[in-house]
Amino acid sequence: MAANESARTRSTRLTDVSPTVAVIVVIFTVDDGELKVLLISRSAEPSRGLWSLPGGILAHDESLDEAASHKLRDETGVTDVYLEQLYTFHNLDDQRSVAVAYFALVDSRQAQLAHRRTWRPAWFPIAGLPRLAFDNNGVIDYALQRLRAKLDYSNVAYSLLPPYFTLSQLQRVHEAILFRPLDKRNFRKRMLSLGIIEPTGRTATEGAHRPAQLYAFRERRPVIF
Amino acid sequence: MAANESARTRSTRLTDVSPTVAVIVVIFTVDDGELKVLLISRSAEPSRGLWSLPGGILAHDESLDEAASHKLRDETGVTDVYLEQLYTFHNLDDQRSVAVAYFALVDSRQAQLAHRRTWRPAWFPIAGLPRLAFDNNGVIDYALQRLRAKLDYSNVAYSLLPPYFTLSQLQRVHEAILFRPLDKRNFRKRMLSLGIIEPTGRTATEGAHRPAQLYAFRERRPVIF
DNA sequence: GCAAAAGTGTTCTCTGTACACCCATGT
DNA sequence: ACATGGGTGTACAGAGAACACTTTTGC
Repeated sequence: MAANESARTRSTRLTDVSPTVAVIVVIFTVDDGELKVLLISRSAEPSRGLWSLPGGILAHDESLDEAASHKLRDETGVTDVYLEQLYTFHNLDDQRSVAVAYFALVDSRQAQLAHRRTWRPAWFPIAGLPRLAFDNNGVIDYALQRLRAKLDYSNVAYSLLPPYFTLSQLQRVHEAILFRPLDKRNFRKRMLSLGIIEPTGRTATEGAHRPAQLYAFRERRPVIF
Repeated sequence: MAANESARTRSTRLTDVSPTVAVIVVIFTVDDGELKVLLISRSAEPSRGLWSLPGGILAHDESLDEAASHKLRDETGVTDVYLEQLYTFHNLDDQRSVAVAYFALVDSRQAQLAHRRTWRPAWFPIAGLPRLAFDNNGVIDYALQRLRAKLDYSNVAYSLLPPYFTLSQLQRVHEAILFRPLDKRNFRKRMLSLGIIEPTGRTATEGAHRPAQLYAFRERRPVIF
């Protein structure tokens, strides 16, 4: 789409250097009943020392989706998770840059956070985030809003859970994302009537109480309903 | 967000020229009971002679929103209309480029299409578009999907109508966007119960039939409900 | 008086929500 | 036996969808 007709309208001088294109990723997980986001401590200026979302310059041999996917793998080791483009921001860092934001959902049990010499990435509970570099707090808010909307009419939660899970686990994931308790009976009724999960016949014993049925998502890829 | 931490992970050689950043705009209107989109005939390669969405390279002194807004004004003369970022595409033109797509809603009665030496932009009914340059057909489909979703839980239609309008006009706009007839009584009940429009007390006589009440949107800016 | 669009209510179905008790297990 | 989380049904309210006739005007 580059030169879509307007080279004429708006002369493109060579001195008009193209802005830098960066890709940043809001990586969510639900761990210990809490919604958390992955942050890294900035080792470079600007905003050295502050926490920020992981991201990087778009390399010349990768697409936007690939760049987001690579960044996600670099930080958490996971692939094949829910990853969706969120929004494209401008001048987040007061430089000449365009930042394409993505959001991803990972099962914290599967994630192996990168080791780094100075700092490693770390999970931060969404409630009570520190002040972040650039406008990253705004980006996270926006991602959360989108996640909550999707939760209601898609199966995105598959990406936050292991292949087999109990309905209580699924409910805790929803509650952590929505920041409010849900009614057990209504929740189960809804999930089952949507037809996105199915009982596996297996059960899991996990304490001094009745074992739970294990369920699985019918599709471990995005489905909208 | 440019250098968000990854300058280390992925070395940024100077030979890694940044991709071009373009902005393209899907401009919708409802005219003559039909949903239409604004297309221009490409005067430049690639795809010279094909119809495509209006767009252009991001200038160094404008933000993404500004670029979209400028492009919209250049083609239609209108400002202060509904304009929302849609999605950022990659390699739409098989060049090294990133295209940030927007969609806009304009009242065709207000739009003054640009005059150009070779071709002028023109409105095309959504149903039965020609094959467009790049993947522009896909971009328009995506924009339409988003527009339909918004129509149901926002007041975006304000941007497709004059300040005073009848409920029948509003209904025709909805029907043109949704491609299906709506029930008059249910439509009116819903619009009024949402509280986004209000009667003005004025009426409009428009033919050999009973005059219609004129309504106005309470807010002529985006409101979600 | 006739053609044309404006305007107006009721019924039914479905979905979301509120709400409380018994069950199976480990200790 | 008791503590713990697993599992289940019903009643009510609100929203969306179907559906037909009267009103006001210009000609």
